[in-house]
Amino acid sequence: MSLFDAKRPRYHVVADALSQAIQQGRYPVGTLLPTEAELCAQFGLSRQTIREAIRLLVELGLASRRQGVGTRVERRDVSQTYVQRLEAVADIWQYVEETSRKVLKVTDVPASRARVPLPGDPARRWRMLEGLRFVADERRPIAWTQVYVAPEYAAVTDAKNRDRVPIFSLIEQRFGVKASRIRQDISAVSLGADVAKLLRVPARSVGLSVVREYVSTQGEVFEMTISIHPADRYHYTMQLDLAYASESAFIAERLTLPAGLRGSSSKK
Amino acid sequence: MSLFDAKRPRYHVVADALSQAIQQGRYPVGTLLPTEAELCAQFGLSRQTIREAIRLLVELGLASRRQGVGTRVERRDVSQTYVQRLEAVADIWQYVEETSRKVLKVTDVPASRARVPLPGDPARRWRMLEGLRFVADERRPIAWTQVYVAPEYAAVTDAKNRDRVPIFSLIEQRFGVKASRIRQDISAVSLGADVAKLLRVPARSVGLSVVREYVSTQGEVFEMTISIHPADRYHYTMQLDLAYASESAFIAERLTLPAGLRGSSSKK
DNA sequence: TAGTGGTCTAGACCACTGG
DNA sequence: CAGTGGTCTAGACCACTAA
Repeated sequence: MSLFDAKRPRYHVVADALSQAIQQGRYPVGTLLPTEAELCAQFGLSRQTIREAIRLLVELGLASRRQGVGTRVERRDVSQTYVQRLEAVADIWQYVEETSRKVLKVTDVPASRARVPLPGDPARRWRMLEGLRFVADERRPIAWTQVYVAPEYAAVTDAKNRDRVPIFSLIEQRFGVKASRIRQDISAVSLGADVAKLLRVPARSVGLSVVREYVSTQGEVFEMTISIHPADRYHYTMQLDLAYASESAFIAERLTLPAGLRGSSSKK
Repeated sequence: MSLFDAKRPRYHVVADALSQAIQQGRYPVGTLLPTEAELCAQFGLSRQTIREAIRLLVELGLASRRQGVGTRVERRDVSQTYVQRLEAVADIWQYVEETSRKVLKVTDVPASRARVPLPGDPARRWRMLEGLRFVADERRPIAWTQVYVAPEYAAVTDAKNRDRVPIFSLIEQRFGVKASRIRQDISAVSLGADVAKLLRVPARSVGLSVVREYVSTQGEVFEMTISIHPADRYHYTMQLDLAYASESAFIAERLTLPAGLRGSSSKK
């Protein structure tokens, strides 16, 4: 006559009990769960079993552990999370590799004169590469792009294989600065005469603009890019998969921006 | 005089050794790693320690375990993955809750006459809701939308709170059918006269089109939506985070380094 | 059936945190 | 310093898979 029937692992039962207790407010967010020793006593189970249960809670993002302190309740509900996976190799690189780039211009421009909102001192001069992107066979470009590189890393734009490897990836190779976050802003635009001409479409026709911001682990924006595509030659597709439990470990950090909604309000 | 120095947990050392062996092709993808018992013998460690090491490999996506079979090598390299997280509650709901919807029309239309490419029999009649979306205060709508619901679930469109909760969420509540995948297609469009008028913008002005496809766990598309936004009132922003940013990162990083097993201590 | 990984126990010592 | 979680051992039995 025990809590545990034969079928389910005991640590599942324990994890269930704990998460329900959390859900019901018995262990409010920010407080500590009972210690492992206490839980062992309460449930009459060995420490490893209890630890396995807590591990599940941590994976679900409900709790976190700190040595010497305890197990902290992090949230009350398990939120369902959809994830888009972008494998650096498979997607970004593929894009670069399946297309060719023609660089039209390389200059240094002050942040204030850039086409995208570069952070920091407006007088700071960023290295700017302007170019076009083609897919094989097609004569008309699929994108007009500008890449802005922070001055410290401007040297990478001299690399020989600059056209075949993403710039942010060159920066990582050479300076060890890694993009830990990429922000993307997608909007529809009306093409100006200059860009339209390069893309070989009528002026004021419709285009899709994608602005990317590469943020280092230190929170510093070290590269920004803008791509403008003719509407009829480019769609942006993505797939969001319902996350499974083992990946929910990463839930801890919350998105700062609601990904669905953005009025024309500004970015920082 | 052992493989194990005092500093690192032994299961980290084991995981490191195994992942390097995989990287070097000693255990090709698709083959099985040595059994836990064999690894215990090889490293002279207890089974739990070995299991903890394998757990790391699994978390990194390098291996998978199957009871009764063994531990299979799944990939050779740790791929860096960027993920976008969309918390169903926090983001999609927020979008719905912060905006209000006005339904203009509810009809049943055959797939062939829909504005989006509905799968299956072209004669199948889907429930279609057409409407506008507003943000508080703003008089002009931020979106014109059409929602197509597969006939089996059309009943949910009668729900009272239909305007406050996403349709796909109602379907889950009522029929237990869950969206395991959401595909999105974003493109720039030129607004037709009809939509432009409803959005209160000039005809042929620029808009952003977002088509969403909700796929159930059975792979069936049960809902599709199209939203068209005035270009100046809507941007689509998203944030991609580098996965494995937490504990596993440290193992993942070591994988890229060449052979020498011990030596440098990496700490951030 | 033999062998795999999955679960579980009852110990032990260590590293870290806070008072 | 006492108490926490982190690591580790040497056993044990079970559920599953393939031959």
